[in-house]
Amino acid sequence: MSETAPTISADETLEATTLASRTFDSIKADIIDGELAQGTKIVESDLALKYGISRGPLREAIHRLEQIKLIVRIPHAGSRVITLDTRMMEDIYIARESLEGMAARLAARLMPENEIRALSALLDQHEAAIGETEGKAYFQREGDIDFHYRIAVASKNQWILENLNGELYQLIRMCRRQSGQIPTRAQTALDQHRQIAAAIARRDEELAEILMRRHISGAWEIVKKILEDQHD
Amino acid sequence: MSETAPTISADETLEATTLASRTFDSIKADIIDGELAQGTKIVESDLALKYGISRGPLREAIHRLEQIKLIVRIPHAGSRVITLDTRMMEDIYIARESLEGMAARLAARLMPENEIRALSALLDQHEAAIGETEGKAYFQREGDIDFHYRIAVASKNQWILENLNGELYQLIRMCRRQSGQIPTRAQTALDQHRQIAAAIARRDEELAEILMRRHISGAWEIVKKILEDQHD
DNA sequence: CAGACATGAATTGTCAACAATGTTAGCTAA
DNA sequence: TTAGCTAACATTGTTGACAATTCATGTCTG
Repeated sequence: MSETAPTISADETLEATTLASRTFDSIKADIIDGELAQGTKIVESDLALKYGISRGPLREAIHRLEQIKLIVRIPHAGSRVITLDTRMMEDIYIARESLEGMAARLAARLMPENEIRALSALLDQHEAAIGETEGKAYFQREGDIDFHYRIAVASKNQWILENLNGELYQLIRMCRRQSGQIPTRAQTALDQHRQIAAAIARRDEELAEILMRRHISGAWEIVKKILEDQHD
Repeated sequence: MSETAPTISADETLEATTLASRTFDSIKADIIDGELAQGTKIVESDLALKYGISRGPLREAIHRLEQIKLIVRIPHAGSRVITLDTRMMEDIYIARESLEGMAARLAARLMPENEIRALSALLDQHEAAIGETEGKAYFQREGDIDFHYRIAVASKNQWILENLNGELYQLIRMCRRQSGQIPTRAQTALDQHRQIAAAIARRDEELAEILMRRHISGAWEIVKKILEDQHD
């Protein structure tokens, strides 16, 4: 088992050295977990009390959340937790498709051989995990994240990496949460991951990009369908 | 002359209602114009004095600049103006290539006929401007921005639009500034713009994306060459 | 009864003082 | 002379009070 990858992180500064930073992480988690429901009005003094800090650092946390687009803010009027409608979710998935497609292309060009082997090993693990009981759904999701994370890293493009692991990653998590998750897709996703990994191993940039884009737009189609069913 | 497009803006809130917001705009401009040189150490109290405000709002402005990646900040240690090396610039251009390629694809799918005609008219203007004296270089740059801006808008993708006009746009401006600008590319760029517009008019998504990506990666190649010559 | 205006309460924006942290220069000792 | 420690300084992080703005309520007028 290759325990190289630190699961996710990159901005989940565990040992956050500043109050604002810690609070930012807390609120972010609360929003993504649905603790703070979408559309909730945010009152600075209330939240400051709740998190046991003063308004200064809390304000900084809110501003950062605004930049990550988890919160919308209107000057002098206050801020609310974002509300994800279908339209917004489509925008996010399309942006991710574009960026992660490019990441796959770059990975095919730049990923070192040993990392490619590690990627392949990771997929073997997933294969095994799927064989076992369905209860491993949680692990599978972690695995999916791991796969995409490694490719983003392999792109060696700082801007793309930061955006995928920062803003877009959080939003995608909210999208998934809202659609209640997809269990049946495990095998399909793994197959697609395999094909992408193969294209990268073959150094076929064009194919790696195309396959990644299909993979993500396919994921969106499913999420979209679930959402449509919910609303009928 | 179609005066529909407000040149740039989108986040250049002219009538910024808050001190922090205005200061944010000011500092941003100062950094891009080179008023605050790259790598400059930023001392909160000094800047607060310089801009005639207290540290509170200034701090907010700095945080926002950090999110836009115009400033790097180390907790408890202070912040500096970003320093763009070739590597970082390449990352930025590649990200832009990816996102704006996707925007062109979406524009080919979604742009209304009348906007397509307006786009064509805009290019006619540029044609005329190029015929005149070279002094119109400034206008040409504005025109280039206009063209790309309209396509980003036509993508109707909020996430892509915000990123292109926010973070990426500022950084690209700094890159261009650093390389001292390219005068000879005017006609080439216009030709490419024409081809892209034609692909969009034909609703050829695939081609629109490919041409836009070539257009941007071509721009990067030139900037890159200039930078390499500078350092030898 | 409807709509506009004024008033006050609630909330955000700004400020200046205080606490905590990082940095640097000078001193001591090996 | 230099490595390591110490203490003073500079700078950032945090706080609570104050000012400005918005929003809601209720009253008054047509």
